[in-house]
Amino acid sequence: MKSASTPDEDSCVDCQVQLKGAPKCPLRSMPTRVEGLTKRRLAANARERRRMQGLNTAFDSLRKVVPQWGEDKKLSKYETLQMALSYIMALNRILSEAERYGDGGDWSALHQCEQFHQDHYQNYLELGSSDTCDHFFTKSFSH
DNA sequence: TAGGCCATCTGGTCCT
DNA sequence: AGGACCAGATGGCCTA
Repeated sequence: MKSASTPDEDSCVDCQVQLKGAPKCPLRSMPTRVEGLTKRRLAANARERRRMQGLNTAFDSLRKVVPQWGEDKKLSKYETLQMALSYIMALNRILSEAERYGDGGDWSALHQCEQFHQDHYQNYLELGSSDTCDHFFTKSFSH
């Protein structure tokens, strides 16, 4: 998102320096010690980039299992975490109540859980998203 | 144009 | 020593 080009496509293949328009890798003209430090820093940058990409992949996976009805709006990271927390708590509540009321096998609540409707999502949006999504779930699962 | 969200860089800290 | 993790800084993109 930061730039149109991905970090990898404009970087030196030898040392992972991001060239940003430079004709050749700047490490070639550095003293050995500085070059060593710079190389380590750049390697750390690359690792950090990979780590954050892994984190984002995990967020994408989480978004897929968390209720999200609006096709157009992607949940932010913060919203995703809030939604996941509330979702887990709501499911937990359903299981607790199922145990409390015996094993009659009435899974309608769970079925209902899987079938959130657009109007519920609309409620969620109207409530102001992340800070209030627990209220949203409380409201949605209150029966 | 301001504010939100994000990717990336960077230096510090902890762990192996 | 080097890798993983974290938080702060910075700057770009997008939307109201």
